[in-house]
Amino acid sequence: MKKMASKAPAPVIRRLSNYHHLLLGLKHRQVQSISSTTLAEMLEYKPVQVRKDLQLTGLVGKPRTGFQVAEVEESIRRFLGWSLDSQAVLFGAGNLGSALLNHPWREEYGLRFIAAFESSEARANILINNIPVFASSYFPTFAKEHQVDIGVIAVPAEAAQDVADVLVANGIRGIWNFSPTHVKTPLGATVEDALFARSLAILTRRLVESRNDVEHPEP
Amino acid sequence: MKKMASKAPAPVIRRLSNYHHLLLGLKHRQVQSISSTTLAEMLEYKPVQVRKDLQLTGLVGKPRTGFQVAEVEESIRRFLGWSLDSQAVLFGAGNLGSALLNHPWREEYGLRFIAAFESSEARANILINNIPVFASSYFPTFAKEHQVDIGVIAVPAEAAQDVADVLVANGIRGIWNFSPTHVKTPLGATVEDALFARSLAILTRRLVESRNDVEHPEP
DNA sequence: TAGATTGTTAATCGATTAACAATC
DNA sequence: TAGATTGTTAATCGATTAACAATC
Repeated sequence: MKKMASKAPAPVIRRLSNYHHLLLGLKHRQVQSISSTTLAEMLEYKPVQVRKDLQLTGLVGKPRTGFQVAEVEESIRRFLGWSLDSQAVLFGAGNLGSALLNHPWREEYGLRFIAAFESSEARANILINNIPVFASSYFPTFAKEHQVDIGVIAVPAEAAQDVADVLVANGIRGIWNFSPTHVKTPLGATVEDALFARSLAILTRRLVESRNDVEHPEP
Repeated sequence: MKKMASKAPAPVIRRLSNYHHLLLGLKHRQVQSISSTTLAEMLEYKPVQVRKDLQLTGLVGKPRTGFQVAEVEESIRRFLGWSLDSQAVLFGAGNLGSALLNHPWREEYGLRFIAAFESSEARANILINNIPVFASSYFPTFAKEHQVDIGVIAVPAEAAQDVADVLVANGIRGIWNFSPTHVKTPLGATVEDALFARSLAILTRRLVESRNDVEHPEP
């Protein structure tokens, strides 16, 4: 059996995106170098962890001085696939969809929406933030004529799986799903669920826990 | 030293929110019971994991028949703090903020936006989805007169920390942060970062990895 | 040089999974 | 009863952290 190149652990990837945002700010403020200790402090991580994380992207620091800000920023950006521009299409131009189209993804993540697709005739054939919104039925044709790296799902739960199927059927290999439902895809496609509920669940559960700590403190 | 009630692991909480959404659908379709095997299949988890997860909320199943859908749904909802209605305020009524105000959080998560706050005069003193948008300066007064459980941050990165400070200063203990910056708070407040970048990072990294697998397969 | 910071190795901690007895 | 499914215990796996030698 063929051994696959090992996948980077998800927790590390998530932290890398945090370092990246921070480093981008430092870079703009012309900061030259930074130590793992300082980075850790800003994000409330442990210094060792920062070093281990950065190591994964192939970076080496210098004892005494730390890491070169510009170097680290670029290395993480490349590692996360944010240095090559990728093209995305959106399905579902409702409230959330419009907000996504209006967001400046390109600057920081190299992501560019080239089109949106809507099942409701009323919302099709307009421009949002200069991005054309087409009728969904036009997608197969569009997909043949353009390089589409990522399909973003922002339709209601009921329609999410259908959209995912259409994306896969048209050769799209990356799916960013904002609908509250888990979508299934055949092997080969990559799906990432950006579920608000997940993050809300952590917040509300922590609040329950902290309430319990106050009311029934353990001896 | 006082021993704190142990926190539920974040991965479990995240999965619980997935079960919950699924179970809500089953409940509406009048499904009576479900086995860990079936649940696992629908979400692409392992059956043992499902049982372990559900156990944490205090649930017991029946051999042969599995779990009662309504029971599980309710138990998870209580565990996640979604059964008690909680009141939220939003800071930043831009694109994302408006989308958040228009979302039906209440049905599924028991979360209700009671007001929004805006620093830009132009966007203040209007209603969005029937929720009043006030000038930010009014918040301290508002907070004294209303029960505010959660503060949601949807302002630009530069303003995020200031908003977090204002929330904490006015006694808000739960913060849901949609700005791309990590915000710091004193102990006692709970912050959850709903960073789009995190989820995008996982997607784009996986795409890089799958590309590498194809191009440089290991023997 | 002395001292701060790095990278590495080993130990610890926590989460997932395998194996299986208990139950309806 | 036989068989499907549960809960539990132990083993495995993976991620974090501690300790420390190497380096500028």
